[in-house]
Amino acid sequence: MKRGIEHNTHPGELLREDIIQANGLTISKAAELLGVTRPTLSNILNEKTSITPNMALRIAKVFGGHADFWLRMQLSHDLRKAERQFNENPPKLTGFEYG
Amino acid sequence: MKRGIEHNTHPGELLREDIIQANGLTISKAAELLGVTRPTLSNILNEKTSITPNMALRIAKVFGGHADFWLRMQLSHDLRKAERQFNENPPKLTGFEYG
DNA sequence: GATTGATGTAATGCGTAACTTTACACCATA
DNA sequence: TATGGTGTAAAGTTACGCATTACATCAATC
Repeated sequence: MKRGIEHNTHPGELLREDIIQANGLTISKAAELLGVTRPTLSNILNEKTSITPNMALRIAKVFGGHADFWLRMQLSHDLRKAERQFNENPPKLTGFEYG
Repeated sequence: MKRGIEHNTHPGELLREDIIQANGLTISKAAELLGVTRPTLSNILNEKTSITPNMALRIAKVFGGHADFWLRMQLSHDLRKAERQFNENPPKLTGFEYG
């Protein structure tokens, strides 16, 4: 059962398609507008790095929308990644007994 | 106008009151259950450090609930912090013109 | 009053990650 | 062939989470 935002598309992909491409911008131009370098934006678009709070604010400032949206989307990916690592190398946790 | 989760209490405070205190645990004991050191948990409870995805998974595993919850709460704080820094030292961003 | 347990916190070291700068390679197109 | 857009790699900076160790405080108990 899915709750909340459950895209399987990563934030970078959405940023590329729905913002940059949809507005007829090049990545170079978008990076300039966002005030970051081209490699920095490129890495985000190709999911090499994450959308940070600062970057989310830049996106919202330049293109509109809520910084929240991008951060929640990134969060979803971060959590999934952490879950994989958690399961690959599970810490020995003694479950707490309630009551 | 507030949207979504808008606690003014930070995640550490909630963790302390609703999980640790509510279950009659000491911080030392809770840290042991979570598999982290006491300073690490103490720093989170006193908002010196953040709840990471890994930590959120530990909390959910040991005490139940959704890791999501803690991460969204932390996200809210991270965003607020970034907004303050953004306003203190605003990057010169040329707003993009739509249409 | 002294001891013990719980807590906050500071210092150090380690690992990781984002970002800039610079540079290189590939590709399409003019 | 030259140009512009793109991906990406290396090196340096900065920041942060975490463990380890250590120290100080405070309350409760002996």
